[in-house]
Amino acid sequence: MAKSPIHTLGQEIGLFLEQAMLPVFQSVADTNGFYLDFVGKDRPARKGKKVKWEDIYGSSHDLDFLIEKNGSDTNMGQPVAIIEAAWRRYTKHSKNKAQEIQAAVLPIADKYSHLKPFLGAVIAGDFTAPSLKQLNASGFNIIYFNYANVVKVFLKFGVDIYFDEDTEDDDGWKKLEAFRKLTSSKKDAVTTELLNLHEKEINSFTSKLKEALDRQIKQIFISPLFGENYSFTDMTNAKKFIYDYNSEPNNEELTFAKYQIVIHYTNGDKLEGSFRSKDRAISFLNSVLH
DNA sequence: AGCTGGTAAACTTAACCTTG
DNA sequence: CAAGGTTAAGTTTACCAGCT
Repeated sequence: MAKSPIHTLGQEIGLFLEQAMLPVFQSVADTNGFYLDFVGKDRPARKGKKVKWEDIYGSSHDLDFLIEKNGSDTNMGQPVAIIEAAWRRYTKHSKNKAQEIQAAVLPIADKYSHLKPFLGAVIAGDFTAPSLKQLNASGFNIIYFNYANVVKVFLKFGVDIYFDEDTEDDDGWKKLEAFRKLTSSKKDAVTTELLNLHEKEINSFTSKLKEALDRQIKQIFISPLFGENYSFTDMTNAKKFIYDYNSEPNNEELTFAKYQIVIHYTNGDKLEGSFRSKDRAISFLNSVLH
């Protein structure tokens, strides 16, 4: 495939939006006493420019924004918020991207489930409702800059970035050139305008982020469970056991099974775990941020 | 310092599937 | 059956690690 100006333009718009969001997340991290890491940042604590984290299956993924507790330029902290940014020009690619984000972020969140990290996605371009819903339903908070608004704001500052599948390369090169010629002060103006246009969305996103960063433990439930384990090889007998089981308290001597622990946070987050030994239960409680 | 191979992200293209 | 959404496969770019 020959070099496509439209392809490049899409990438650069994506990059621009990422940079537009940076100060927003930086100020939330700063005011709440957390450390923000992002792609491109020079940080001695890790190698290179990428924010690379390993997931629960041992695969690694590059992330866009990551907020850490106890992190610094020289020390890696604990991941408490993961935020991805993505641009897609056409709805037909949006489902795909939503799934990519899930596939990268959720397994990392699983690895750090004891921290219950905040999940966010800054989505821009054309996304279908099912794509957004899918992200939402799997725990992501979303900011969505739709294509029309992005085009509108750039146009207001003299650059027409509109393109589609019929845009000729000649035309595309001109658009790319015009986009690249934007002075940094004009870029700042575009950013401000775009953020204003989506002010409500951004405010509700950042306030949820703040709540998550500031959350306190509200209650810790511990249920020690007693009883035997029963095993079955077929469904019929398994169901029969439940029908026939006497759930009334009885005098039968019961052996200890496990601790069931549920932690409720002030922002509605919930953390659960079950542990067979005292040590495991205690180390779980130690690993939880409080 | 430059080469090479590997991994991942961003994006395009095209075929396939659903729906009105 | 046309339009639009979903899925699969392929290209380009960037970065990194190991080697020379």
